[in-house]
Amino acid sequence: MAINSRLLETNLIPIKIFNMQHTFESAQPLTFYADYYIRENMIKYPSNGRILELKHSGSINDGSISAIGSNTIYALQEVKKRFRLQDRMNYIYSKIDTDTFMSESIKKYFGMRVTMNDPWETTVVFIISQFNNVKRIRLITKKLMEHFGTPIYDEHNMIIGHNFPTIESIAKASETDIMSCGPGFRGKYLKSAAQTCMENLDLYSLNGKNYYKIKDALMSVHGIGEKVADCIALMGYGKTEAFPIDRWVKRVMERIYFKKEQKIDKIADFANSRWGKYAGYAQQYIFWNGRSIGVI
DNA sequence: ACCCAGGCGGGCG
DNA sequence: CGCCCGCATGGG
Repeated sequence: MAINSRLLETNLIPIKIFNMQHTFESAQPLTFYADYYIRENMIKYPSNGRILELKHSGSINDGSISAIGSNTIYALQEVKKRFRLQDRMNYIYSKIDTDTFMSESIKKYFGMRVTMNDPWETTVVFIISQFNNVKRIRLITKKLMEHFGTPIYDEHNMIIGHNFPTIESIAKASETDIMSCGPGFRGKYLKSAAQTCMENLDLYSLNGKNYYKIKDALMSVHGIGEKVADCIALMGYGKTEAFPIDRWVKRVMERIYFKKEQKIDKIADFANSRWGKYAGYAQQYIFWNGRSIGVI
């Protein structure tokens, strides 16, 4: 309590082992709709009806996040949840640092966190992500927000951004309007997923369920398969045992651990037994490092 | 011009 | 089951 009130007064949230740039850039939901200012080491994004501006200062090992000009109490809980402040990074690193490739990946992207995001927002961005590239996922997501998200105003009544589109707004949108945002063949998945989430599946009732229940429920949605379901389980529900296998992860795993082509199921089993509850963290480092080095 | 991108559903054997 | 194919779109 004493600590909390001090934090509120100073508007500083301590965070150890955190690299904002790697966390932002590594193709997680924030990559697709936030803006990052490298010079200020500041991230800016809409959250729950307001624009949040968060600045990271200090060092990667021992720094702090401050919320600029916004509701401090709200920012405190948002940061705590979004960047998973409950994670003991040294402990997690000790669990996933199993070999030279993992050591190299952790060293290179030290402080990259797995983020915790809204389930619906996570669902949308990862439906868009399929057979797509990071730049275009971002382009499409931003267009959807401008088109379907309600505007956010500053104190002078100027529009300073848009909220993420609600489930309802996508469910009742016309196909033409959705397609004008450039999703291509994923447009039909977006709309039907939104309709399913209105009628048959309450995404928010899945909070607190176990990994398998969440994954099964997600995969019942047309347009969500294994990989996207795992991404949502990991980044939308915080299930760190989820191990999404996309083409990059598959290539790295085959190259580094199997030395030959391998089925997805075998790779998933291997990851589960090797990294267990923190396979999702391992995956994020494998994915991002593998992608950066072009899988050797 | 050609290739690729954080996959998926559908159809076939 | 497992396998293979098409899929919209934009950037390198």
